[in-house]
Amino acid sequence: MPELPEVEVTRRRIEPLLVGRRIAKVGTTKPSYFFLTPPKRLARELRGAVVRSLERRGKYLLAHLAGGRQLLLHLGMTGQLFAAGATSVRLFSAERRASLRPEDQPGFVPDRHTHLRLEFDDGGPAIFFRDVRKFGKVRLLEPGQSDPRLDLLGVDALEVTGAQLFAATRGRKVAVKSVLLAQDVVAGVGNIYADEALFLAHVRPTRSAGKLTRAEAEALAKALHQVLLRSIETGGSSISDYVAPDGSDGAYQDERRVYARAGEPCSVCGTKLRRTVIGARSTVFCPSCQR
DNA sequence: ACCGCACCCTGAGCGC
DNA sequence: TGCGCTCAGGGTGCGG
Repeated sequence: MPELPEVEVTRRRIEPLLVGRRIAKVGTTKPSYFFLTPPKRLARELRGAVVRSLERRGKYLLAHLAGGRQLLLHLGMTGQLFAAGATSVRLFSAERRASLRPEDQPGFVPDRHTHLRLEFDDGGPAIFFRDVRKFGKVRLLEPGQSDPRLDLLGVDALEVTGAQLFAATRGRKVAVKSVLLAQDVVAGVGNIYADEALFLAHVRPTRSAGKLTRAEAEALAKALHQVLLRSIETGGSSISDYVAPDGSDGAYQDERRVYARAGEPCSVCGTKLRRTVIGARSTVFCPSCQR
């Protein structure tokens, strides 16, 4: 589940592998929910394109192409963006993993989940976009064209202030966690980092957003920055599918305090962590530390 | 305006 | 070596 840190780590590591190279050939799978721009058109239009820079907005990646066009990417739930030569068992199905011997270090071979393959005229490593569940997205934007998904994004979670969180939550009855997940107030936070930040800020995820105090809003902004920056430092969280562009795992999952730890003792007070569901998302909190 | 929920998708894990 | 079921969840869209 790539969230801001995983997307940012991907951006930092794949940008140097992408910028300045001319796309010579594009491979795609067949039309699906994944392709906001139909795959045939995408392949045709990307041929000859050169990427100038790679930007992150919330959980979106935006590749700026020479000439002003932009390629919009979202990794969804299970998206993996990586370079040829990457090796990781996360790039294979369980079935394929089971047939591998421990000493095997198989290179990646595009499979039916590899929806985008970019080859370059320099003959160097290709770039792949693989996404098993197809919740990811790819769209080509013409010069000056905007996308409603980007236009609706709130303040980037690394920049958000307590004052902004406080103002945006006034009059809102929904659970504070729902506000964090919605992307229109704060962009980039998903299920893992919402739970982690709320834990650090001592705020119970179910709390009505409008009841946050100024101090709690400040604490929450600070906790978001702390959790997200630390995760970026450690390479993101590799819990199920996420791998960096070289195939390596992140390490933040080892520092998780609450996410997917229901039933375990709280790392601060020892109370058994409790699970609930908010907006159809599994949610874990410490009933003692978070009020 | 706001809120809750169904839906898009596939694979892992589990009970029988 | 099966089969059916549930769960996982980012983002969108719809009905109340």
